[in-house]
Amino acid sequence: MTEDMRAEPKSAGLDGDPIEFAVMTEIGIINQLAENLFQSHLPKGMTVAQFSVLNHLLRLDVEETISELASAMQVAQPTMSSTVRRLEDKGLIQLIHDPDDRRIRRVAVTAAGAQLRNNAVAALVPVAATLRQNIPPDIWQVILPQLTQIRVLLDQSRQP
Amino acid sequence: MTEDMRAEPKSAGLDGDPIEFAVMTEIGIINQLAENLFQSHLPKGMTVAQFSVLNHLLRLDVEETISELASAMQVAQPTMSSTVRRLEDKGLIQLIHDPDDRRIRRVAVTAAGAQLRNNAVAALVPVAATLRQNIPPDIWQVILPQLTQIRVLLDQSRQP
DNA sequence: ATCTAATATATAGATATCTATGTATAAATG
DNA sequence: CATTTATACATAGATATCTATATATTAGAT
Repeated sequence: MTEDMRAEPKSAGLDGDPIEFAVMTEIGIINQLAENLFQSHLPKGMTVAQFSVLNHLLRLDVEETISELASAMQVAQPTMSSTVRRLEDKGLIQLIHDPDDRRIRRVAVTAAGAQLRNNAVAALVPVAATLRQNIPPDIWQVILPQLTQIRVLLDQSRQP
Repeated sequence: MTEDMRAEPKSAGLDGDPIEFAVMTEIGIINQLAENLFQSHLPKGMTVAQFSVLNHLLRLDVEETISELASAMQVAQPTMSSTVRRLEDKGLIQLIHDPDDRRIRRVAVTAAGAQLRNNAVAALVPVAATLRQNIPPDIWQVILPQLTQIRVLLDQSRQP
């Protein structure tokens, strides 16, 4: 399954395509490999999407609505509704009705959710270490603002 | 839906996390935005995954097995089986049995598939142009080999 | 030659994702 | 105040993705 180092995929396998496509193809493959790698180090049943929600809320120490979470993660609202429901089913978050606006439910991480996230972060530390050791540190520093620039551009060219 | 320029997501919103995680988060968001953007310019019913298969086979002018395609796209074999089946349902590819090994079926693009792919490429050209115009060209040249380096590392640290 | 191991693909079940649409509530407008 | 518009969320239906497993076929090993 890893023995397919044939002729082309040396640079994402899109030699004849515009370089922008090649970058996007490479990003797509990295995203898949990284998600699989991260997932394999997360607790049983916990997905990257679910972990990201817990991590976001706990890191910023906030409670947010489903729509706010969807915007923060750049996913559609029904996608976040689904992820939040699964977290709720496991008792990792609670949905708190807003007393002033009954349309709104805010996502609050439970103690169980906080503990599980902390365990997950600890399990991911060696993964980050491996990445850090095998890629020159400058690369990470240089590539992040470039990616941010591309992300902002893509975000702007969305149709609202 | 785009008006969420609050405090944090200036650099993928992972300030407290290792920079490797921040890069991966940014890549995840770019991947989603790019897939949505590309998809919105593809013919009705055609997905990025399906287009990628057609494009791969036609660009290299080859026929490949499902497993070979899965390796090339870095997805699991059942994933590729599913994508190939949908392309077959639309008459865009044909599955050709190998006369010497009856386990194998090779994916061959039909004339309809080739035409549809060419139309899709044409529709994507202005998308690439927009990206090229809004990001300094050096960035694309610089970022691609860096991404490749990361992708190769991630590919190596897969558990087979 | 038979029995076992490896390979190619398919099937099942789960989550994430999208678009399109429905429902309830709140705000704005006349 | 009644009607309309906007907002927050849920539901439905579709594709992509994974892991785990089953089936069929080929290759290898006694």
